[in-house]
Amino acid sequence: MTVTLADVAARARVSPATVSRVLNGNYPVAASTRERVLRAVDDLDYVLNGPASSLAAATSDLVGILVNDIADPFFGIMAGAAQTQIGGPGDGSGRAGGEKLAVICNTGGSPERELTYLTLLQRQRAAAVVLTGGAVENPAHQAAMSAKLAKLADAGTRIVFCGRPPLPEGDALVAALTFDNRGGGRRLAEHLVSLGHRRIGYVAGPPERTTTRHRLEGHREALRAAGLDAAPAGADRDRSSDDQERLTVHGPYDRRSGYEATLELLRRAPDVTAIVAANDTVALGACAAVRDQGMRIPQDISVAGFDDLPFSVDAVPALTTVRLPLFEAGARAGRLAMGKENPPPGGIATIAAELMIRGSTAAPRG
Amino acid sequence: MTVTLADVAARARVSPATVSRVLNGNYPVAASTRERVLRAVDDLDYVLNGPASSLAAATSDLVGILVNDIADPFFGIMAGAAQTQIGGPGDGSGRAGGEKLAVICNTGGSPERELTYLTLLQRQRAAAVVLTGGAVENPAHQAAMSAKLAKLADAGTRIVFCGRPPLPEGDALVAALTFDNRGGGRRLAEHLVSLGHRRIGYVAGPPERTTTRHRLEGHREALRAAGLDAAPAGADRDRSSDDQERLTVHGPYDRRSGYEATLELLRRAPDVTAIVAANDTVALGACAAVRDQGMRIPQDISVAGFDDLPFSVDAVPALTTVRLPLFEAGARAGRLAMGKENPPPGGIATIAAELMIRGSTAAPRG
DNA sequence: CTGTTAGCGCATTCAG
DNA sequence: CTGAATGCGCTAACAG
Repeated sequence: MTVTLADVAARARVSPATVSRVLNGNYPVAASTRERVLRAVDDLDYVLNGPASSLAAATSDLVGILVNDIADPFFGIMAGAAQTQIGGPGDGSGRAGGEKLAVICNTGGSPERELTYLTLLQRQRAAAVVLTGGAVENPAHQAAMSAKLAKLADAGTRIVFCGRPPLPEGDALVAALTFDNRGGGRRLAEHLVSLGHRRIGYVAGPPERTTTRHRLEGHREALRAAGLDAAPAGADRDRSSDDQERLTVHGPYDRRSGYEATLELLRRAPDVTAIVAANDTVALGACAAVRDQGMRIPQDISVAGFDDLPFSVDAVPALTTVRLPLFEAGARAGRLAMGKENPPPGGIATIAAELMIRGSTAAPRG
Repeated sequence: MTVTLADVAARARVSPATVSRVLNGNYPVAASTRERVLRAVDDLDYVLNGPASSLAAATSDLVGILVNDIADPFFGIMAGAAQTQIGGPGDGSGRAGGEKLAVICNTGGSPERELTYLTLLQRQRAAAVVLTGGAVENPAHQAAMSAKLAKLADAGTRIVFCGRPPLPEGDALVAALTFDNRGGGRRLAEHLVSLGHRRIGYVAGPPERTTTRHRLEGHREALRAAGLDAAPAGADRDRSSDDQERLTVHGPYDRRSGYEATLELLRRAPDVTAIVAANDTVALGACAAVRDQGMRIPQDISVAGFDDLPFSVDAVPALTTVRLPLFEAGARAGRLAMGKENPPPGGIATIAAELMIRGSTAAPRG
């Protein structure tokens, strides 16, 4: 029923080994034989048996790209970019030559599913794995991840991080591209401070994510530098950080959370003049909440996001945010995974985050 | 170096066959032996060799989900939803039991890459393939797709369409879930007509896509029903359809295209009072162009989209659009691919599209 | 440059 | 319920 390499060999009047050689192309074969073999392949409509091939070669052409939430363009853009570098251009025949199969795996942000996917990819003897986006900072999970990644690396799988800080004991990986979330958060806060804002609300992401923590740390760093973490005169240091806590609400990275967290924030601290959101999607929800409370952006309250997703420039007013070069980073991660590009010195590269000042932020009233 | 089934068998003091049986769980094994085997698996940190397993069983646990553009939430939402039904919940240990590996493949809308991915999945002896979104209506490509899908189906791969019309000769597939794009387009146009619009511009998607065609057909159907395809008095029928052509600009499904096509439309027909976009992303670009021309939405010109992506409700004014239940459709496609749900009668189900009237459309001026 | 020879690790007969 | 034997389809040494 199903045609095998041996069938092709028979028809081309060569040995199976020769067919294998022309198919894999990494071995000298006479042009005329190659020609004959390829014709036989086409005649018979032969398709390589991947599992058999992987078994014999002890490696597969699968490359996994793990994302936290594929419905979020933040991940979609990075993953799509990575695939462009991995999938190969195709030869237009749909015949599929030495292409890798770049596949996206959606963990939904769940640590268990992240590990499960890694195990599944390990099973398949994946050629490489790209992990994108923030990591969960749970010690047990981090340990499990380190162990799993070490095992993958042992088995020859290339590991690349994209938009994720390297693990503490993570020397198994080829390279880590990390975004300067802290610096971006800092510059965004500095921008608001320089406009004259003194009470700034922060709608943060889930507490255990590195992305959340780094952005928030940058934010607070800037406030501290501006002397804004000081509580009202006479209060002690604890009060001061309590105050910052009161100005921060955590939630998932989605629009709805941005909406609800903003309402909560406005209830807790009606005197805030600006709201910084964990990312652009959350910022959109924040904008909606602000408007539903009858306030105008930016006249009554400024709002800012993070990431600079494509829709952010089209918000009204256009969203002030921090641009992350998601496509470029994803593409680079893809190239690193393929070994097409040399890892950065030390294996770690920090990718700059650029402040984009637009209409949604302005000086506070009065 | 790498631990195999035989190693586990040795440690558990059973035969390899028995280990295989407990791992696959589809065969009676004594509880005590099972216990022993599982412990050995954990002790040795054994991970099944996927290729070997697939080779022997002649089927793999790979499920492919093809999308046109993963950076677009339209696809991200469907693909993510499908994965939730396929990936299995995981057992929390990251050990990975009988889970399928649901993977997303990004074709970038290219017919060649679509075929290449199918070939790659065919190589892997994928258990199922889900094809999402509009298809390219090129006869050669359609024929190639039919042939390829037939071969996949022959090899036991389940084929499911999601948001894509069945192929002409496509009886290889398990099921097709198709969106009522035509009906949605019709109702949207009817809505505008009922508001009093007579000159409606249309920013369409790429010409060869089924989605583009169906939405546009619905749109024109409604106009025709309202007698609006008639050219100005005295003109003949040809002039009439020429006029509709003049009110239509094609382009890719992205924001930038929406922006540029709208400028072009406004140049061609400055008297349009409403613009319908191929989808919400395009609509966002259209809105930006309209504003940059100094016009207000909806006072000076109405704008509408399609899909009702999450950000659409947050546009200002909120976008009138047609809602497609992307998550539900994706999830259902996932279940069909897994054989967890029975196919609809005839294998084809049409999914309703709901008109969402919001602030971006209103009666024309005067 | 090409053919021959062995497995790769597992699922599945078939016996017991 | 369990073990022994066979082969899935291909690649990778080795020889020529």
